[in-house]
Amino acid sequence: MYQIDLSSGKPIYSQIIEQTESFILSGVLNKGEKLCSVRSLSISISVNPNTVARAYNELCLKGIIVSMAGKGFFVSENAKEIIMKNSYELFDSLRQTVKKMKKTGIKKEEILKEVEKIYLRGEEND
Amino acid sequence: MYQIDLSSGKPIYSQIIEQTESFILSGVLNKGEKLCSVRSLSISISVNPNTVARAYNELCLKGIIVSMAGKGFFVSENAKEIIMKNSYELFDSLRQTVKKMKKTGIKKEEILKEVEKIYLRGEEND
DNA sequence: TAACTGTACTAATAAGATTAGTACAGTTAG
DNA sequence: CTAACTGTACTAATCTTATTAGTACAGTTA
Repeated sequence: MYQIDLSSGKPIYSQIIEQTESFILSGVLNKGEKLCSVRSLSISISVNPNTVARAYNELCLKGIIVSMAGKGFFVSENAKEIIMKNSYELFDSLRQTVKKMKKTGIKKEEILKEVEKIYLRGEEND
Repeated sequence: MYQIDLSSGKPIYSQIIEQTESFILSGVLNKGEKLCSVRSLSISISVNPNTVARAYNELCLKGIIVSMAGKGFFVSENAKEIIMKNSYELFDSLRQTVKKMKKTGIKKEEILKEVEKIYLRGEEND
């Protein structure tokens, strides 16, 4: 199922995230279905459990999967929608910009204020 | 003049950039005026010449200072405008990205969290 | 020519991100 | 209750990248 490419340059945990999302979008994994357990996946791709856990936790934070104590992780109800909304590029672009701003000495508060402002007002043209 | 704080966590070269820009904005350094030479500044703040050179080169690339062969670096004609514009462009890029994220339904809190994360890294005191 | 200017190049070091080792605590199911 | 599972906490090793230093060089000025 999962296919990790060590020589790709991409960190393993993010490969897991990407592939999981792709499985969900393509219907290999459907809402409510259980994911491989942290340990079983870690064994099957020869990696430390924490590496898988890191990937699952990020997916969990986004709301794409949910944790059921003692049973494992399951695809959430609106996983597909969340994945489509959370497009990687946007967050990446955000990070790049914010990093630059930090480097330039812009205070965190200035950025937070700007974000708040945008979310306050209704639709607007760019 | 220049005041480097080794324990600030911020790299020396970017402290030099920030302070130079601040000197220009506040009128301590005016258009056409000569900056400290790479070597003299490197000595006065006890740092390698290349560290100062790196800062000056970045400022040069932005067009904030200009190099005159054999004479040194000088504050450019429109240094102030460039400094202000640069920060304008960063904020603009931020706004564009955040607007898109809002449009795709990403929650404000997710963005704030992401910004916080970036500002957490390597910042004990500030 | 002597005293300056910035720069090239490599190596050392520091900082950060990623992964592993290992042990733990909770839940489930027989 | 126990055995077999689940995820997680914590620290350390590792790998990668960013930053700074050492040093020598080439050009310009006066």
